[in-house]
Amino acid sequence: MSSRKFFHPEADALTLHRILFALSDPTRLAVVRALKDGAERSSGDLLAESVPRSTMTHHLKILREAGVTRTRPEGMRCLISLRHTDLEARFPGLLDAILAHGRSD
Amino acid sequence: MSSRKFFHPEADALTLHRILFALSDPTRLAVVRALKDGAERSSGDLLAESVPRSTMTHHLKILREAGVTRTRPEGMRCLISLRHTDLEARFPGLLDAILAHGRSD
DNA sequence: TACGATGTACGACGAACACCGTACGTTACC
DNA sequence: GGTAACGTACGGTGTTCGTCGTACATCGTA
Repeated sequence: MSSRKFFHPEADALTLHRILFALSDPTRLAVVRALKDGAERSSGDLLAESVPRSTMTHHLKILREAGVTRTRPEGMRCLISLRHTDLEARFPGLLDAILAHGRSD
Repeated sequence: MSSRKFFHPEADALTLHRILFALSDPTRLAVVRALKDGAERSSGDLLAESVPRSTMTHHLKILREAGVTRTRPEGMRCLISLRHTDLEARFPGLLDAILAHGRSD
């Protein structure tokens, strides 16, 4: 799996409506919140909720292909992080505004 | 039509993922941009793009039920405006961050 | 009342999505 | 090499969405 190449859109190619769609799901929003601090987390770490692995993979793919997250193979697992810099450059303040609050999925 | 009662969610009931979903479509994003200045516009005014009436009604319903816009009957037409105050109170900076840029749908 | 204008409601269609189980490919460790 | 852990890829099902045409309801005006 780790040798697999993940598709990541270029920073210039990010579109607003795709990003907003990626963030329009409670599960994916929870993932982004868990990555808010800038740390990298594995898919397993993000599985806190009662979500099957394959479902989580699906959500992570949508986040990745929208340009919200970056997936990096590291040994046996995949480390996922927010593309905070790219997002900030393209849509300043957007991510912070979305993650500023606590609840209200 | 004007005597019809439109459902508008309470300001407290707005959920982030529903708002983001409402904004995750290029047509709806264009509508919100057209309302950015705070003015009220009719559904017909928003029909600038080559979109059938019924399709526009559908999009306006999604925006309204997500709490992004408010629809007010006014004589023969419906006036639509952004719920800027409610949105700002619940998710500060969100709308501005989304509308800050120009392009990139 | 009859008419045109505005916008909604309803139904239909294809496409995309959410969800999950299962099978497969990698990696680490024995 | 064999095995277990981790995560993806694939296939299937049911649901929702985006789109549009058509029919209907409301308002203003003649």
